[in-house]
Amino acid sequence: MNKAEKPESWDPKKIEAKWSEIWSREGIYEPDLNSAKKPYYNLMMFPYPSAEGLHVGNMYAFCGSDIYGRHQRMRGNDVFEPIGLDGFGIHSENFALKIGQHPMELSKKTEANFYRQLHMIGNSFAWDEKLETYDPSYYRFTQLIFVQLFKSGLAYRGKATVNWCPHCLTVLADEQVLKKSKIKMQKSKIDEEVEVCERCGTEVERRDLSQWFFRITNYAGRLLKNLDSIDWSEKVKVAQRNWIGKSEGAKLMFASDIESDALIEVFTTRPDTIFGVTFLVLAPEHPLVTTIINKAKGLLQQQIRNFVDYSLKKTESERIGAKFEAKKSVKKQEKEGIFTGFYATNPLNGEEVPIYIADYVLMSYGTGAVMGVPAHDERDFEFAKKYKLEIKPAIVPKEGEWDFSQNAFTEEGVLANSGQFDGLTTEDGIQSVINYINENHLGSSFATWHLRDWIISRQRYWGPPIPMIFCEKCAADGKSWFTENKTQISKVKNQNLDWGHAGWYPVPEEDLPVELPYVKNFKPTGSGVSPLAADSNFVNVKCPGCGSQAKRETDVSDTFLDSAWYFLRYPSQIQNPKVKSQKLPWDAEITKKWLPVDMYIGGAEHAVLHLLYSRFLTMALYDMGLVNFEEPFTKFRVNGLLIKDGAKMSKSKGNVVNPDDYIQKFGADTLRCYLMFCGRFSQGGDFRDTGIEGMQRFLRRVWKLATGPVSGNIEALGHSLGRDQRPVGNLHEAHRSQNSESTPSRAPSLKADDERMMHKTIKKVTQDIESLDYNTALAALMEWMNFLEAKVSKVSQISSEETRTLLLLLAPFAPFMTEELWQTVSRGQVPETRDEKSFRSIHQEKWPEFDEDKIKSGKTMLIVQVDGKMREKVEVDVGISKDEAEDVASKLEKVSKYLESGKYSAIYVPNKIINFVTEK
RNA sequence: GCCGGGGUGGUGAAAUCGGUAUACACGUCAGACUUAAAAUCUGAUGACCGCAAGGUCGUGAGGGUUCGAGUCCCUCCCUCGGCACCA
Repeated sequence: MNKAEKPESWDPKKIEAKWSEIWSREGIYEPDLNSAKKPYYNLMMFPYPSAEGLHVGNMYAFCGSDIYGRHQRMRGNDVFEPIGLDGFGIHSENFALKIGQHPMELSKKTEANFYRQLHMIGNSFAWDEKLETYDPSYYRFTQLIFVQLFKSGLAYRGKATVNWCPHCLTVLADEQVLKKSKIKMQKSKIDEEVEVCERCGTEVERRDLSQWFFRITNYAGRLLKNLDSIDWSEKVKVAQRNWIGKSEGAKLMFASDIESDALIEVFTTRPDTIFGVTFLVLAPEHPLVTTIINKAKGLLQQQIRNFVDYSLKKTESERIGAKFEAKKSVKKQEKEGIFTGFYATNPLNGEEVPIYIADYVLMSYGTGAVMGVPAHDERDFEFAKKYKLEIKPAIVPKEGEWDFSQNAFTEEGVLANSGQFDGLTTEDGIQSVINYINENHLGSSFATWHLRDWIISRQRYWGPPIPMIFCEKCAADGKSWFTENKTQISKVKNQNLDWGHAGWYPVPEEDLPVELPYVKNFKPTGSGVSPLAADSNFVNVKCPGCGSQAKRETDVSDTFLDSAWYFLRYPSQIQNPKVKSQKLPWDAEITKKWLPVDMYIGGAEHAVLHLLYSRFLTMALYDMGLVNFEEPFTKFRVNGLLIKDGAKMSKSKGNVVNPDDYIQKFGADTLRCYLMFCGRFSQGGDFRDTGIEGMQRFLRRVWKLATGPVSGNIEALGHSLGRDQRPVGNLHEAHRSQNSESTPSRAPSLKADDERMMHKTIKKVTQDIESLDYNTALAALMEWMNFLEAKVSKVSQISSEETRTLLLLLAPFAPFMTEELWQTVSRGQVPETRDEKSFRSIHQEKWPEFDEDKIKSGKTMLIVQVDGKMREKVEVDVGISKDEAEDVASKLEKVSKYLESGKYSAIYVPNKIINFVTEK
């Protein structure tokens, strides 16, 4: 090549626009959903569009997911990487309120902006299947799923003390309430924790309200158990395990003298301590408390009543009033209680113990009653000290002494003072006591859970209306959908119908969707009902059961229901000609082919929200026979958090990176690569402006190397055939022949060093992409680049195989630039029209293979140590023996001086290290 | 309190099984090119001692195991996240 001939310079803007268009025209990212041979569903959590536009954090996660998907595509899979918007919900609505626009109009704008940005980042999205959760053709099915859950007994209406956000003016599910430390005191280390709304950060309140719930608790066991067999980031599995919160133990029945048949059920995880019980405690809300008050006499009756009133009020006021008392730890509330005058009988030894009512026992956990074992439980100990109750050891340490008057002994030990069980270890003791109570019908083994049912109602506007109708007349007659559909009842578990369903009917499926009407005043009311309640046209409806005047449910469903099933919808989107029937949101055949999702990537903040809800819903659909798998995401990986200059990005700090500016300035390829280079994908990274310039330098060098006069690639790739006669689209052929002996003569053959470097890089990049270690994959590519440039400066040429491999390995990271180089430099012109079936993108090419033998061949650096300290390095042939290595190494100048005494031995790690150990 | 990440140069970060600590990049310094600057290229860059050859120290702290420890064990500290009057 003539040195005077200048290669075209790299113009990211130009080529990125060009290739976006060609890729879309050629449909290279649209797999054949009906007949793909190797379907691979690669998904990233879809974004909720905010008006500020796509956050660089979204882009970070999306790029990470896309690189993985592009790699899978080049490995020969039919990769499906859909995209959509989670645009319904409080977040979008709150923003609409803030700027005074109607969410129906605002969503159109944010949608356009988001899709524009998502187009620019160069992901291999399958745009034809995009979806938006606020589209009636989508939420029609969100509602249908609600109806299905209702009919299966998994949706019910219940009254409960629920979380209420005074800012969003709606109830929230337990998962959507976060603990936040309000005041941090450096020295005392006491954090004041408050519960806040996941969306807006406002401290939540409690209200007693009737709401729609999903029975996620029915699935607690399976949600927990399946975690062992799914390939998910450990972090998320741990968070889910914690949240599900299984606690295993036993339920024990204590007879009492309150009433002849009043058995008090207690839950304990330590049945082995049963002989240490010295009292019983009931929660103030416990059902037996009413009986106790009724039966108590005189002054005691009044005292108990006062105490119960006081402690019920106290919990309320504590939650609301204690927030400014910085010094007070939440944990160390003084325990208060009162003796009831009644006694219970220990079922194992027949001892009578006093019954107390105390505020430290929670009705919402276990059975609302505990056995007091002060010798082995810190809380019971504290309570016993205060009320001067007996402390009776039932477990002793395996070794040493324990002063039971000072502290509770909560560790495992050996049973003592426990009759027939004396001498057993804690572990055996638990089992033996459980066996005993089982045999004698005194109780049973039992597990209790932290997980609560999912509150699905939201008293808001911007969501899918809950498709339910309430009929006063049917309610009065005791009629409901269930009484009218008796066959269904037999399929539903009894306890699932154990609620006041009289009067409730789902909207008939043919009437779905219940469209969200345009309501001018969409502001939340705060009165416990949605703004929809003000729209009488919407509310009034005929009862599907009796035909008389009835009312619609006016609450909308939780946003997390929209996102709990979207992955099921993508492959079966309406664009697909095979989906004729739209009775179900998904086509059975297509779903069988593409689901579950092969690889799912997203943020850890959804560990117990979206990721738990999706699992629950998939299991429920599986049980209904609507899908044939019970776990939605075979493999899931969390992406880390991207920060900026060491600090979390936030609007208040003004350090939010807008990807648009960077794409404008550097192009998407540079930004993509830089984001991935910031740190390990699973751990996040630190975005710095100076760093991105370094990445641009690297890509420019790649461009230069590939277009430069020194890489003998033009001929090697078949350009010598001449453009006219070269069969279009046979690059693959050229590639293959390149690997065989028919290497064109102009291309220099690779020396062992060159080959080792190339194969080493292929191996490293391949493995690192698989484990999502994109930063080190890029580092390996840079190292190889440095090597290739050094080679160019020496021999003025690199082989076309090297250029090509470099482009292929870089393709997932920098899709635009590598495509441009591949097509224009290596291959020639791009077909201009769709008719030409010949177009083949670099992203459809085969991923390079590495040859382990070529990595291992040749010479290696042997590290020579004396007494564990590195003293010298020496180049040796791979595979030399210990004796040879010892011989070579011991003669080295920097080594021999330490070995003059002749008294030493050597440890040899083949091909790596020889360590001489001298005698002292 | 319990459970999980993490703590490595001036900075972002690397380091299969226990085997060269700091790859790769940023920054800085020096040099080349230039009237000059930018860009680009070349070189140096953990700390300390030394003219040098070379040496000593060094992965949050302190112990231990080992020929050899960022990596394993023990006792702590800090930090981020999850759970928590959970019986």
